[in-house]
Amino acid sequence: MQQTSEILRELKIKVTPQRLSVYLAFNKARGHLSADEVYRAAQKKVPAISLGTVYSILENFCAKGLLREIKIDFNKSFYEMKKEPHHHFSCRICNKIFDVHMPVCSALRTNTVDGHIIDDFQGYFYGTCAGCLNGKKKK
Amino acid sequence: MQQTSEILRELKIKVTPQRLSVYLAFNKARGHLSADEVYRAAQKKVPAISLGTVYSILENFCAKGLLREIKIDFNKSFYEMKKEPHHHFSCRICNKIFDVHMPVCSALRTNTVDGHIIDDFQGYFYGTCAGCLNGKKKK
DNA sequence: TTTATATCTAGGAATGATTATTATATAGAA
DNA sequence: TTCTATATAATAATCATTCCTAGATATAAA
Ligand SMILES: [Mn+2]
Ligand SMILES: [Mn+2]
Ligand SMILES: [Zn+2]
Ligand SMILES: [Zn+2]
Repeated sequence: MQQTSEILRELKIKVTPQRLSVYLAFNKARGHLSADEVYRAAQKKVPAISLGTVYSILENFCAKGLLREIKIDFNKSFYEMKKEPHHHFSCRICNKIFDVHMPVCSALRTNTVDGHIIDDFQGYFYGTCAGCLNGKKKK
Repeated sequence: MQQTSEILRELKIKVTPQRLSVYLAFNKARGHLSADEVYRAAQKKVPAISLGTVYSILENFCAKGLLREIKIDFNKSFYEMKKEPHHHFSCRICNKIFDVHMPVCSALRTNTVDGHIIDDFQGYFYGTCAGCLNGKKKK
């Protein structure tokens, strides 16, 4: 898509088919994707794309502020389109990740604490998700 | 130490020299230790201890509520003696981890959100620590 | 349009923290 | 002291992520 190229160019990101396919994967999924999930989605547009390239693109997009890395899962990273700051919830049963609809309290938006300068904050909740509470099967 | 054995027994943790050495490593260091740091500290008391055993003990201590796992660093876990809930700060320059002396706001202590049941919360800040701001050398 | 070049990519190897396996040792109960 | 469930040591396996490099290509300049 032409407009997607524009978005990347505005961020000084060199436009390549691989990068477009990664961007579109997030645009379509709208959730939290692992590197492997991005890889599989991108392959539909660019079959020859390599996983190493996906990692490289994810790193680049995060550096440019397009994506945000989430380390709530103890085994691997997830990525999402950067939007308003919000916390995340990880279900110990089904391992799904949810956005938490709770205002991020102002104290967390401070940019300094104990003399340290803060440039990012991540809030992670762990427990049992609503779906699993209702007896739904493990994914 | 006899009293350390008592603490473990009360938690139904079988007392072994390896477990005592791991417990004492945290008792002495009082900070946030990686598995490898625990391993090296424990070796001073039990030279033949294996890294696998350290991981096994860390998992056991966490399950019994003695330790808490911290995944603020993107590469490896850290562990600390469980105490009052608090946030953590990770310096992008020196990679040190600091406790954050800021009250954990009450909204974060809720035990349910969006229909999910919460049993744990982790708050991670990232940025530049006070020491690095003052021009101290990278560790 | 052609050219130049800085950057990107594919493929494969390497890394490193963590987990799994299994034979042996042992803490704690009887 | 004997018994047995559990812990340990040593080692191999896992697996997400990073590193490496030769060749490809997007973009800016000519
Ligand atoms: Mn999110
Ligand atoms: Mn702490
Ligand atoms: Zn769930
Ligand atoms: Zn620092």
